[in-house]
Amino acid sequence: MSTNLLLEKQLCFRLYSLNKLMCRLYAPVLKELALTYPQYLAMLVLWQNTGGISVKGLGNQLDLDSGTLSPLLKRMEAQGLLTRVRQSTDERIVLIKLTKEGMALQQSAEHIPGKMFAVTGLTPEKLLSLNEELDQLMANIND
Amino acid sequence: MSTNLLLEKQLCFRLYSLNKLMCRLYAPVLKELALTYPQYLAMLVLWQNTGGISVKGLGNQLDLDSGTLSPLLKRMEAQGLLTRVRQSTDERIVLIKLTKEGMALQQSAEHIPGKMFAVTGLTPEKLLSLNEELDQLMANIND
DNA sequence: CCAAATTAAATTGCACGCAATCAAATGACA
DNA sequence: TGTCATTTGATTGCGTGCAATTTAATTTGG
Repeated sequence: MSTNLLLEKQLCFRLYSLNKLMCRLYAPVLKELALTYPQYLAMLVLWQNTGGISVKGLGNQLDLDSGTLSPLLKRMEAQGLLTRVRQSTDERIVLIKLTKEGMALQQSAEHIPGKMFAVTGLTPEKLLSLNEELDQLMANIND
Repeated sequence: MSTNLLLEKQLCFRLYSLNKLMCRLYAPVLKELALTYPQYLAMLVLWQNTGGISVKGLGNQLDLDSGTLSPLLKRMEAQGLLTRVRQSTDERIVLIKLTKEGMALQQSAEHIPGKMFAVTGLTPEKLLSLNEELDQLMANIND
């Protein structure tokens, strides 16, 4: 009789469900930008790295490896959002750089954070404290 | 200059990262049971429904549709964990029922929640309050 | 009673995640 | 300098998620 093996008690299931819920919440908004959810997260990093960033560097920030990023970036390159160029100083490294179109897309995304925040029904303070709690949890696990 | 389009500010990215972190945390433990993470979640539901449950019912609890569940359940059936039988009273419904082996696996899973809780580094009270906050967030969004 | 709407599963197609492996380039060091 | 280890990215294979479509069974409304 294990009262601990109940779905409703699992923190992991809440994170699993909430993540999916977020994806579905973002999907229609991101569709207007022709972006998927992981592609949007990648764009957030790229908009902050106008000088370009390596696949490795991008993976470090997103916590993704090349097995995920290589095909994802190839699709985004095909859409004209970015370029992938081998560095001459170190041929192992592929530098990811946004195109004009990729840069321009940032303006179309400006409204997204505010819109999504509204849907959460949280106060700014509650959002901050929840973010901190989740950061703390992540830090605990990563020890 | 949009200070809101920063990866570090996004609640959605924390949920995305934490969910992946959880999956990777469970993976080695679940490997001993030859289960994937979603399969484990399905087993949690099935262990609580010894009389069987429809694909639809399972999907309601896990928030998954038949597009995901049909192949997942087929793989679990192939592993001998469960059976899939059409109901005679309503031929549209497929009843999922654990086999003896599927039921027996629960004993091998008993230790998992405790082990995972330890890794979170949370107090029991903190876990409860975090669960409640996440439930509240989910409820807010689903209005 | 019968046609139309609804419901339950399955199937198809596509995009992740990630483990495992591979190839190429660079770095370290005897 | 030459060999070995490390680093970077790509590729392969498999298991999800999910939208869209299909099929079969049941329910509903006239």
